[in-house]
Amino acid sequence: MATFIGDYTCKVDVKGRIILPMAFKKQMPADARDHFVVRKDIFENCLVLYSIEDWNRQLEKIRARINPYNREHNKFLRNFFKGTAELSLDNSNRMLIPKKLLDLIEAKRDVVLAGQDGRIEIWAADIYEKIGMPADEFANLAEKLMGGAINEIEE
Amino acid sequence: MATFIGDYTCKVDVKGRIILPMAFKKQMPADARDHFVVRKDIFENCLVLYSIEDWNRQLEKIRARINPYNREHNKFLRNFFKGTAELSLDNSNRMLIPKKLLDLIEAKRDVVLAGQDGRIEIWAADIYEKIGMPADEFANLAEKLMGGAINEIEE
DNA sequence: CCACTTTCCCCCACTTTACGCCACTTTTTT
DNA sequence: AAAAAAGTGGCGTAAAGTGGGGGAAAGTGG
Repeated sequence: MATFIGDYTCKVDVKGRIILPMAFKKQMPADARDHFVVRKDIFENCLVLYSIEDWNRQLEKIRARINPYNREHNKFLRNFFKGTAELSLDNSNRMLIPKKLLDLIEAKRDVVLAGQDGRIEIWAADIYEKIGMPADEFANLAEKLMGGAINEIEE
Repeated sequence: MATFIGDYTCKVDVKGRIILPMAFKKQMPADARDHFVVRKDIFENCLVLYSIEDWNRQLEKIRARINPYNREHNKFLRNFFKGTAELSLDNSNRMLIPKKLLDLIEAKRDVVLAGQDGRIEIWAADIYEKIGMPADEFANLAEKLMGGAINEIEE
């Protein structure tokens, strides 16, 4: 499984294509470097780009917990898939992002592709500059989620 | 099994035919690309298009839980099969949707074919634009169904 | 049951649109 | 300075859309 590290400012061209930074491509296994799924993030005003591997992993998790014959689960599934798109890199290493997804995150020209473990977030560049938490708030959250004695973590 | 990703606006022609977007066809195994079952969705005002593979899988699930000699089960079965139709793609990659199913979902000219895991939903385009949950409501539902600490998920 | 009529569906041809390919330029990295 | 990466833009074809014709299927009546 890929791990994406780093954030990169990129341009959206007039046809809605973005070049995938080579650094990200190099962080992927050789046989799975040009196939992605993109969708709107659940919590934030950005897109999430999944490698097809990670997408399939997310899908397995969802299939394990979601029953389409349950009304509420059905609704979750529909909203999860709404506005997804499957992407491939072209020979110039670009991917064509559906205009309606770019519009959803108010991206016009400059975007940031931000690695986040197994996925890449795509932000309008101006919005990305504003998103950080205050340092002390993040420190508290980090301790809450990851703090505790080392044995607790490895259990 | 196919996984359908992406949503596409398509036209219904005067004979009730819809072109299956090539992206969906490419998401299917080569030997099962032109055979579908369509029926009205259980919960929402849309149609569901099953690949024949996925239809058979749903049928197995149903056979495992539904006993036609039980009156209530019998009623479920009759309603589940009511208004189903088997479809094939023609040489122009179109499928003929029964007019009464198009009428059921108030589809006239513009429809959306929305991939959702193993199935494709067909919506009147104007209705599809209105179905999304507000972002925070969907975030809450996602957290409710898929959230929790990491150990809960992996259990 | 069969012949005839009507309807509808599949095939095919043509047009329009959009997307992938490719070449070239500029910028960044080595 | 050279190589690699990012950016730009035009062309050709795949895909989507449109529409008509002929024959298969459905319907009707004797």
